[in-house]
Amino acid sequence: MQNRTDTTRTIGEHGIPEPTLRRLPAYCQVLRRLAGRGLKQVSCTRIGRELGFDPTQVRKDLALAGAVGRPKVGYCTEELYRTLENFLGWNNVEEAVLVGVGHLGTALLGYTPFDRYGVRIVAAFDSDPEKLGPHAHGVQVFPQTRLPELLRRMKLRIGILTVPAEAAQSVCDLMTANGVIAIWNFAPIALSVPANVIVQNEDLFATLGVLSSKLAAALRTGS
Amino acid sequence: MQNRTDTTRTIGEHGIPEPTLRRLPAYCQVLRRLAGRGLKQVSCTRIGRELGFDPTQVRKDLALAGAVGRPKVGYCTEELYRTLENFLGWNNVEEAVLVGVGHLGTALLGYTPFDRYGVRIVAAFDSDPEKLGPHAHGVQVFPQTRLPELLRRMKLRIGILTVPAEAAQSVCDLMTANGVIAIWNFAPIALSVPANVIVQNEDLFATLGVLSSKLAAALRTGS
DNA sequence: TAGATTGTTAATCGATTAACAATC
DNA sequence: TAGATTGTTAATCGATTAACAATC
Repeated sequence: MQNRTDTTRTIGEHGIPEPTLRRLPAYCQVLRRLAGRGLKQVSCTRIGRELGFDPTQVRKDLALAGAVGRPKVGYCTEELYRTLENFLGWNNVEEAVLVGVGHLGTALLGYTPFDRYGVRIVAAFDSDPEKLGPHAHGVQVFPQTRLPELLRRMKLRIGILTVPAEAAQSVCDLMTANGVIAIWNFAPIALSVPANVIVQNEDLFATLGVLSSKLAAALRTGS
Repeated sequence: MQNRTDTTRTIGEHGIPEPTLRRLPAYCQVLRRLAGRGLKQVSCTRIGRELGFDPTQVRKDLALAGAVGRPKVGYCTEELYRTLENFLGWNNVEEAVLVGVGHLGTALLGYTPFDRYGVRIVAAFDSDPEKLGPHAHGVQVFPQTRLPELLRRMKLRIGILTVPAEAAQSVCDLMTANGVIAIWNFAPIALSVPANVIVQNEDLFATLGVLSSKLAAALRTGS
């Protein structure tokens, strides 16, 4: 576990360390790029160089995801890509709802290439009547009261939470009570969920925090 | 170091572990929320409960950021918030450029509350003539050829890189050659930069990777 | 064959967690 | 005073890195 709560020890526990899981998407992107350039075979050294990772780490990560290579030759680029994509579940797109059409929610709704990453947002919800109606890319924003009904009817299993921290737990409860089993949570708060529900917290400003604290430190000492 | 390259060992090395730096923004958000509710004093236990962190970890993180509390009493909420904000450099807003107005760049441009996090995007650049002109929130999109000139004139020190991986290194070089000393890189590629430049790589889909791989695993075994 | 690479086990490193004295 | 909390040192845990045999 990287940080935040993980009430989710039971399910999804294939024993693979979370840092590894977090690196897999980067490998996918590199592989897609290299495959596009016509590279048939690829080594861990090469992948590592592209991303600045240690080659041994790359090899271990790939092994954990079930990839098999051949000594001296490396991995078949295409096959490796498909193995990872399949492992991530990105080969078939899951439909998702987004709740909370504020700044962040709007940004996410505007970001179309999600379906490359296994997710398609098919409906959005907000408690503010001003926000209702058709939104970017044809996604409709519904009143939040209709959330349970639509979740059930469309059998949606992924929920994206972009509401303020105060509202997060209650919306989360509504989601899990109506069939959602995976929540991508952007609220800076620990959600409590039933044991079989997967919660991933997104620390949107974590990286920005590192960048700006380093910059602040550099400015203090340096110039 | 969490992952990716870090050619930046020299500067910004105040010895504070990166995981700690990544958690500071979450503390800020919680503190703002609690202060808003009128809470004058706050303990590590309380902060930890909100975020699902271990109290000892919270205490250690706060100490590293220079916060001082009082036994039995805890920390003064307001003071603690200001200490962290100051440590992160979020009390004075740095102006920044964004290069690459694609899906992601657009989403970031549309996200106004950045100035709360120490950054204000004041200009954007793209190599595609179609993208030029006024953009969301009054930010102008300039042709990429004007990047060096504007960087120098406005003395900008933060660059946000949202171009495709292939273009990332050359744009990065252009930035560092014209005064940028901190780069927030969204391209899945290792940038090489002069020793005094800070690079932070954002793995936008890392969390989504964890979520979907866990979901895929759950669906395989479960239902 | 020689060199490069995989796969895997062992060693190192660092972060998290536990323990506990000091304090209000 | 008793209980809660900070601050800090020690123990644990886990991830990264190094080493090396096996392989093509």
